[in-house]
Amino acid sequence: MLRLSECLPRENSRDYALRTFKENIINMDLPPGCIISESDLAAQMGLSRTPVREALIELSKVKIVEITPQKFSMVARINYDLVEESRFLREILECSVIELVCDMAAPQDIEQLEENVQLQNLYLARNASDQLMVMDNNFHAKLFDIAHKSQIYALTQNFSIHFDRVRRLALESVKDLKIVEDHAKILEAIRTNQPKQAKELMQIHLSRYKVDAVAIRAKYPEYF
Amino acid sequence: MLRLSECLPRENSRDYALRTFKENIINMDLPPGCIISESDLAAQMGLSRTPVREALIELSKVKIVEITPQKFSMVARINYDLVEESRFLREILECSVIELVCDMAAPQDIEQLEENVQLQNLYLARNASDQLMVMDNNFHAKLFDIAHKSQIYALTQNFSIHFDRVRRLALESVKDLKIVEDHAKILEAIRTNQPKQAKELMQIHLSRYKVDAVAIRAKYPEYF
DNA sequence: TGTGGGAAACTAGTATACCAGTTCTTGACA
DNA sequence: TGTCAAGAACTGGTATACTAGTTTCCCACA
Repeated sequence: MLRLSECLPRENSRDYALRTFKENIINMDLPPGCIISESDLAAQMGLSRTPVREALIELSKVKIVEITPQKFSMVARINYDLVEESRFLREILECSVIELVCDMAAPQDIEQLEENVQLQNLYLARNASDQLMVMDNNFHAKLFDIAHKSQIYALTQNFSIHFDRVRRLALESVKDLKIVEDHAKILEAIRTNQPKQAKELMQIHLSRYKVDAVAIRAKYPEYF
Repeated sequence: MLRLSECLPRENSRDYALRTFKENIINMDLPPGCIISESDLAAQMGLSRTPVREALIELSKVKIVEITPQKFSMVARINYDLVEESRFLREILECSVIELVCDMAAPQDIEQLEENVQLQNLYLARNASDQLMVMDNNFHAKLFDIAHKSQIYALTQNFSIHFDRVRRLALESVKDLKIVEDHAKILEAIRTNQPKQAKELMQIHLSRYKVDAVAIRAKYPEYF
């Protein structure tokens, strides 16, 4: 059963469906291997098949949804090759982008990043993990933005679901404290214009999310 | 007016439409700034709006097509920021992948690459530029394949249209001879397992496609 | 009881109808 | 002649209808 949220203002049905499916796939309400049908999802969301179908097609392009014509559609099982591709893509992109950022960041960009990190500290103190995660994503999106690579960031968002949902299953959750510290250090490297340092810090930062594939597979064999 | 080809066997209408639009956009039959309408394109292709619409949505995700609801849709004008993002993405991906390839290539992979390069030499001798281009794309796709990064390759294909169509406008055409030589050298670096060398060669190879933005803009101002 | 066939109930793909918003034209009126 | 309003003709977004292919199940028949 789908976990629904409200359709946002100025959000069309297709984007609403897409957002809903992504959320439900990452939080495992639509678990790996789950059989889905356009008409069933449409009914659950109170939409017609058209926007639902368009959303599923988009997810099938990154192999998060597998559509077998005239037979069935399925939320893709976890495929470690794709998880690794997803992780690889993020690593090389973020590490390239952070170097650019050191050269390209304007004072007001740095201000915005500072604001972001301060909010992260606030949410960390409040134990507001969800809000912290939003600011985390925000931080990385802002880096792509500064480097004028927003479209590349957008391009990778669906594909990253492969990695995101595995991270969510990880038994050892990454400590929020470490994440925020990382961001602060990265920001400091940007401020002092040390691209090599920033890149190294980013690599360390991203490696924190490494997951124990064997353990996850042992615990959730039906997801593979 | 659309330049049409046949619908391939086992290709559905949506993929047929998508392939057709991509071809027509790259070869400028659908030039930058061209106003398009779902129903018009559907009529030209002998399809209904549905598969045409699904294809246009996919192209709009990478900003090759701009859809303004209730108003009009347009083939995006050339945007150098996006061209640069497209070039940047290709460069960092190819350069990362080629390093992996040096470690991961199996003997039969190298055989296939050799076969490919031999065919390239054949088509070069025959002045068969179209076929050469196919083998060129094939060569790079194979590299991603060897590195187990096929999905990343697929992910970037639509986005690369930004770069591809500008390359097609470039006044100085890249010499086929150089391209084939580059491929041969890269293959040699792979065979002898020299990742650094391979990466450098790849960078040189990709830099050949650099385009003179100012000259193109001067010649085709209506495309910007 | 076991087997084969056919209808029914599903699937996704495609076509069409309808809706809502925008633009442009046209014609009546000042 | 200029202006403005009504409506026609478009746009893309959504809903629905229909098509073709697959699976399931059940019943007739051996």
